[in-house]
Amino acid sequence: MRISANVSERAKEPPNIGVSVVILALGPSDMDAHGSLSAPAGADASVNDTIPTLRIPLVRRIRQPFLGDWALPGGDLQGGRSLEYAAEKALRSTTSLHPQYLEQLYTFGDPSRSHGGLPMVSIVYWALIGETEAKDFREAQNVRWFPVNQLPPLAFDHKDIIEYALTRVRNKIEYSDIATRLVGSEFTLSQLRNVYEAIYGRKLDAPNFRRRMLSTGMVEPTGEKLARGAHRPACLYRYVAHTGTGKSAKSTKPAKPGSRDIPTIPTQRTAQQ
Amino acid sequence: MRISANVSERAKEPPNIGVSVVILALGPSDMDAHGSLSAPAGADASVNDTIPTLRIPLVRRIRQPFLGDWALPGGDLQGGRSLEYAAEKALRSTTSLHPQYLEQLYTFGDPSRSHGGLPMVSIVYWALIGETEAKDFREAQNVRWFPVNQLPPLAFDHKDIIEYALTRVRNKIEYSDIATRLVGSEFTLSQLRNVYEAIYGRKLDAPNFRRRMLSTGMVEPTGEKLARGAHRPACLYRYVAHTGTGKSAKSTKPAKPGSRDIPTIPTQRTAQQ
DNA sequence: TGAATAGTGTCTCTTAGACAGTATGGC
DNA sequence: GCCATACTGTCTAAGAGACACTATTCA
Repeated sequence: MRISANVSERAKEPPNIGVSVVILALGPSDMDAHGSLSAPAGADASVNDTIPTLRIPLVRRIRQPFLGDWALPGGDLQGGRSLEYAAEKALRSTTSLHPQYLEQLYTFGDPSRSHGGLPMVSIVYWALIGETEAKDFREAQNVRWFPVNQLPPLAFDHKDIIEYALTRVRNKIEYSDIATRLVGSEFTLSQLRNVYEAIYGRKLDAPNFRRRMLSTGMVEPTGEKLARGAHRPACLYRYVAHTGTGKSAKSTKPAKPGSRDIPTIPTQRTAQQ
Repeated sequence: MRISANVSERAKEPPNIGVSVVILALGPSDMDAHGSLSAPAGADASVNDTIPTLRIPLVRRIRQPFLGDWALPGGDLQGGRSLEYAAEKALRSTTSLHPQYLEQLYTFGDPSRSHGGLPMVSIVYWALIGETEAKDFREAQNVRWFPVNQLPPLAFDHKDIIEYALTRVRNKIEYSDIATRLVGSEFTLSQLRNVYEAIYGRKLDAPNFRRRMLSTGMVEPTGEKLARGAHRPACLYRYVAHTGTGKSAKSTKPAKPGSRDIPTIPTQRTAQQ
């Protein structure tokens, strides 16, 4: 509980703390801007030359400042709870799906960013949600899913935040196994490539992609095949728990969602703690 | 101002916010663990096969928990002030030197980390201080400078935090120009290599280092030479403001210390801000 | 001349990417 | 047969690292 005598005194108090989430979900490319499928729901989603797109759920502001604009889902930080807990709670306000990955992005605390609202320090997380699970986006009154390349007017500095999150994901997919979180336990290399293409936003050369994936040793064939159309069926693969068997398996071991206070590269605090 | 009726109610309040700094300073390798020079102050610091070492100022805890252990410098976050301001203030509590670089590291907020103290969210920054300037470490009653490979017992999770900061620096030096902040405006490639060696903690191959630096186009000869001993003098170089002239100049443009709320890779909040 | 550092040349290995060509399924 | 996708082979260019060698200064 906080007591504010007047405006000038309020400025000296510590700011409030909020936690927000940039939720990145793999969605079929034929989904319209409101998150519903324009093609029949049962149709195979991976078609021809289309690239699956990344989608983000946003919440419409119902008060000033930025009334009517869209904002990242978020909430206050409760004492006695971890930051991840607050992030997952904010995530549940827009989707019932469990995140395949959750990582802290950055903490924003510049006084100028409140734009007339209460000063606020925002600890921002980003989350990944896989395509196979992303079928029941929760469309509520003031929640909508937008493709990352067709974002609406955004409140505060949230546009910058989203762009920063995309940069982080595109860098991180290079040296970590986050892509593995977005496919099922068994998958074809085309499916895996689609994940990369969605995150990069561009097509990749299939032969080179195959070679790169196999050379890491993080992936092994299951021996089974999957036929999905009028063409040669694809081999199925699964992920290998990287125990150092692979040739160049990197040592990055991202923390599981819900784990403690430990950053994903290697690790991290000060009354002064 | 915060009112705490009792312990069980206190747990539901939002935690306090602190800002801490991991200060990394380039120091001569012949400095003892207390920050004073064991060799004559005027002696040339770059000798033979020694590698300059990174040093960190720490503050001795004068209360429980972890009484007598060493901790990162830090302080509370004032409303109306930026996070960077708080970080620089904490930095000034241990050194009068200006940081050549300041960047947010991570925010730690797990309830378990308080170890009986008040719950605290710590926004941690890391700073770089160059060798030429690191001559007047401020040695106060409870402040000492330690080599990164000879750290004393540390309070809370500060050991993990420091290790994480070192990992970040070692990664970042690969694709950004932070090393340029630690040498003067004109420098020899040996001096620049010493910076890399201090951060990596190992020797580098001089010919290959030279080639790598020159191939980026971020460095150009001044035409002058610097003689410093019984051997061939070295050419002086300066940094080129990277305008895209260089061959493979990366697009990373780190924020200046004191700039706004913008992370160093590219960019980033929610009543929910 | 020798010690010490500055700087050049060259070789190998690895990786990413371009791209031609082959394999196998449904229609 | 045709098409579409899966998969293989091969070439090139760029980059990192090992390391032998030359250059230039002072003592």
